[in-house]
Amino acid sequence: MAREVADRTELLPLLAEVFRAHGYEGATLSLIGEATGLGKGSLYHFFPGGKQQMAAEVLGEIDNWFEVNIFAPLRSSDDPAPAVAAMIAAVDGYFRSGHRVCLVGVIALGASRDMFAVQVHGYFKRWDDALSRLLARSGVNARTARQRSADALLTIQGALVLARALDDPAIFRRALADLPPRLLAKAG
Amino acid sequence: MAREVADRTELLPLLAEVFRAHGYEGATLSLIGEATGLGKGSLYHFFPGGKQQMAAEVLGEIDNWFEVNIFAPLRSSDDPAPAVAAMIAAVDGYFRSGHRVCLVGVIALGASRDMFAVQVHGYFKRWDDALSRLLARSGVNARTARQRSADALLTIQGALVLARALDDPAIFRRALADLPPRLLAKAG
DNA sequence: GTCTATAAAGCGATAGAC
DNA sequence: GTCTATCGCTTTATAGAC
Repeated sequence: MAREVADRTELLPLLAEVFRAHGYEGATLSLIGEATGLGKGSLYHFFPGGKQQMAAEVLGEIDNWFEVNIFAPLRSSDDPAPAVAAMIAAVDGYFRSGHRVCLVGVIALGASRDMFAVQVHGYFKRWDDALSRLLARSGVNARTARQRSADALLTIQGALVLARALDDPAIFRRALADLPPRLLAKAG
Repeated sequence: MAREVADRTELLPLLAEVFRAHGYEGATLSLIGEATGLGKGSLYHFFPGGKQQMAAEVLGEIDNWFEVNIFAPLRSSDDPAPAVAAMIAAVDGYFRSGHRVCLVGVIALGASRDMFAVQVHGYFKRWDDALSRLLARSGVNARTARQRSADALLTIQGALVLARALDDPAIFRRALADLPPRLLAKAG
């Protein structure tokens, strides 16, 4: 019950973990209050829009992290091998090697998808664009580049699902390790 | 509000769609009542254990469908190419070519995972066992067979997530089409 | 900025008439 | 077997003291 945070900068990551663990529907204000050490009064002071605003800002921060740490580096690179390796390393770090789940994926599967459709769509679309264009710049034809990019994104999401379902994070690491050769293959 | 069903045989598929669309937490008895045309009294007559029993029986029926239509055929085949093709066709049909989501995956990602951990684990484990052993029987070494099987399962789950996130079911069909060559490749 | 108290609605579940 | 009414609790959200 002790006060854990001073401002929303420290608040959003705590909210993110609650949404990740319980989904949008399952993340109650009581759980959020426990995780932050804040009462409802304080929470509504920071987020007058309530739970929906909390989730929207959490998604915004996640989007921003990926933009800076993953999408932008992919866009500014012309050498696919190190760029893909850096992406994989960043993804592995972000998802704690399979111990952490993807909130965007969780929301995409749930009933709150419609509420956050724009953010969910944008997250995957910009990732897909950045990755497929990098591959295209390296000489892969556009259609193959698109296909390989979608394969990478869906592999990451599916590995998180399967790792959690079987309670075996190693599945995630193995899936990530498989990606670079598939993305960088000569034929295709 | 009209009565839609006569017994639980017709009831479970309706419940399944509600759980698929809203997740365990989001599937309220009101929604279930609307979908089935039944009042709470009738629902508790069929399922004295309430919502948890409803979800458990839905998972049981899903498990049974996959056991009969996918796992058993994989186990009883010694020719991997047609067996894999049949599995892909069955999966495509079951998930309505990407328009339908996987309830087991939805639950695996949510907070109700712990409640249904045994069913969730068993579903993926028996699929993985049946598929990897088929590949092993065809001459692929055990380790590679395991890896390819996990790749297939995670690709299906990830494709469902990405197809829903981008609102593009074609992603699912393309991902399925990619699987047979990857499962049946000679090298490895 | 944080709290408690509370409103209004919805939740899962139960009781009992028919 | 189905219904309505209702219980007890939790939910999101608000009001107002400090």
